[in-house]
Amino acid sequence: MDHNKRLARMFDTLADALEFLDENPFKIRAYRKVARFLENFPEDIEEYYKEHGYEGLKSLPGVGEKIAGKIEEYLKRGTFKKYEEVTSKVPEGILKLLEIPGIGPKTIKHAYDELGVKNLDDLKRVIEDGSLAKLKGMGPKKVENIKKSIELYFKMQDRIPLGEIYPFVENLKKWISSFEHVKKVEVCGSYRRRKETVGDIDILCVSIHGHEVIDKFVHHPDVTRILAQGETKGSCIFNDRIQVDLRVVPEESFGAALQYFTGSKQHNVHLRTLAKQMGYKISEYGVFKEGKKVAGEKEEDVYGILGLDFIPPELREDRGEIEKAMQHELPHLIERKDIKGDLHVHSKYSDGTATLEELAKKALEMNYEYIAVCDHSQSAKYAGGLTIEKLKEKNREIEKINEKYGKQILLKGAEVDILQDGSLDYPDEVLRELDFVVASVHTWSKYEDVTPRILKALQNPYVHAIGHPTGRLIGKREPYRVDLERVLETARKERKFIEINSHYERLDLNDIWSKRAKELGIKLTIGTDAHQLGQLWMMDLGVYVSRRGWLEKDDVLNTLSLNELLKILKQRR
DNA sequence: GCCGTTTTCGGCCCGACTGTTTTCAGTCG
Repeated sequence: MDHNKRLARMFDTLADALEFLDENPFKIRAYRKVARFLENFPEDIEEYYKEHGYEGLKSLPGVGEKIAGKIEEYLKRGTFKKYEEVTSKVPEGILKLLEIPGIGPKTIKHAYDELGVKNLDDLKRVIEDGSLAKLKGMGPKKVENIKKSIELYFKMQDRIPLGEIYPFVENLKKWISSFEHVKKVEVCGSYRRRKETVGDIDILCVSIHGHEVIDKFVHHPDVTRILAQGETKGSCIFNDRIQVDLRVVPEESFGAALQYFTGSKQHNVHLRTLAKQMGYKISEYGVFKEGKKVAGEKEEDVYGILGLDFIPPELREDRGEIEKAMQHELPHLIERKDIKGDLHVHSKYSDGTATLEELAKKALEMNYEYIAVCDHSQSAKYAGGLTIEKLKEKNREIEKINEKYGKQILLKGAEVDILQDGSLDYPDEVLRELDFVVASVHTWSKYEDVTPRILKALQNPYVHAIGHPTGRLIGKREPYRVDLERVLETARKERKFIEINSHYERLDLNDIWSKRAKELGIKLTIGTDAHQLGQLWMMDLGVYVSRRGWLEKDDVLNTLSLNELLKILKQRR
């Protein structure tokens, strides 16, 4: 874990502990705010501190004298006094309990003071022996809910990758749209913002028969637990796995509700604060001035009335989008229809399942101008990597297919391994014959810093791009050790491209680093890393990452037509 | 603890649902 993440965790834990100790909630919020900021900060905080010092820290949003001091102290001695002081006052097990949604600090404090509950086992014990239910303000139902919250927490610990939940959500949306009394349906929340993982699903619909709609919703056959059921909101767990909330609103406030429930939370807090300064009040029912409703039916108007341009959902993370919308300087985000082809697809030659012929056909079906078939190289034994002979055979087949279709629909490519010493898995004279070369690290040891390997690969004249630059698998595998800032710096100098691998488990680069790459003037490629025809749709996910990374059409290589692409690929050698 | 074309002090987003409280506290998003 890097410094930014570790510090963010520490501030979060500090906030949890202070909540338990019943401290000033605004102070707690200040710590949470800086934790969120650190998570999203693309620079290494240590590097930043070395360059800009204490004053630099203080200039960061949400960082004042005290927090700057704490960060400085952490960088010098690996921890800070306030953190040690406060967390030592709270039993270890309590901090764990605070992480469970559905049980808040007040309840835990109560159980701690009255029953001596210090950890999960204690809590389970007082639930079973009935002593928790006897406390003031508690009752059988509350205790039952706490019990279920604990069970659920361990079942649903992980957020679900967006690409994994996509089909389920789209089907659910269709089902709700089919209800008799439902007019509009839109999925909100992190799903609409296309975050790489979703924790739960928020759906919004228009109806004047809230009770019936919610009742039907919570009785979906896949619902395994109902958390709440009212006139305007229903909340349930599907398949013991994912929480889905459905909210019913009247048509005249649909836009305001859509804005509100899309989030993110930080974006909305920022927006509401701004509105308040201008004399407006925003709620999920509309925008109000002096008690009179002035907007609400259309989402655009919520922004418009404050003088802001419409902010696409993918940008709503409070990373400067509100300021840009105010200055009418939002980027014109890339769209799915701008994509002219896929630059990272595997075929049957290595570990994919599709034949070249099938890929060519599918490309035409998808209105692509090209697909770069990038199979693994010879060292990648586990993935059926191609020997030089086999690669040449494959290249000949591609030529034949292209001839048959009368256009260069398939590009000769390779995903060439970056070996232990940073050399490549094919000699230059082989790479030279290829239209598109993406170089990737596939094997590394836990403690190895792979940065030198990647920097060396970037210096090879025949490499076009670096594939899945961090090697992470969402929720499954941490990234390898790599200094991305140096990788990007070198890529810029060598005029190379960096891949946004849009396989649903990878999304690598992620949104934050894609934005950073753009700032450095680097073009990105989007490749699905599809191993089957049925995975080529994941291009959608790559476009979502790009949009979240503020990318415009010109920032992405595969928005170019075939001729433009081939020209630039040759130039960059 | 942060922050300021209203403010260096006094604010800090707003509302729904649940359960046990007969008027509201806790939790969530």
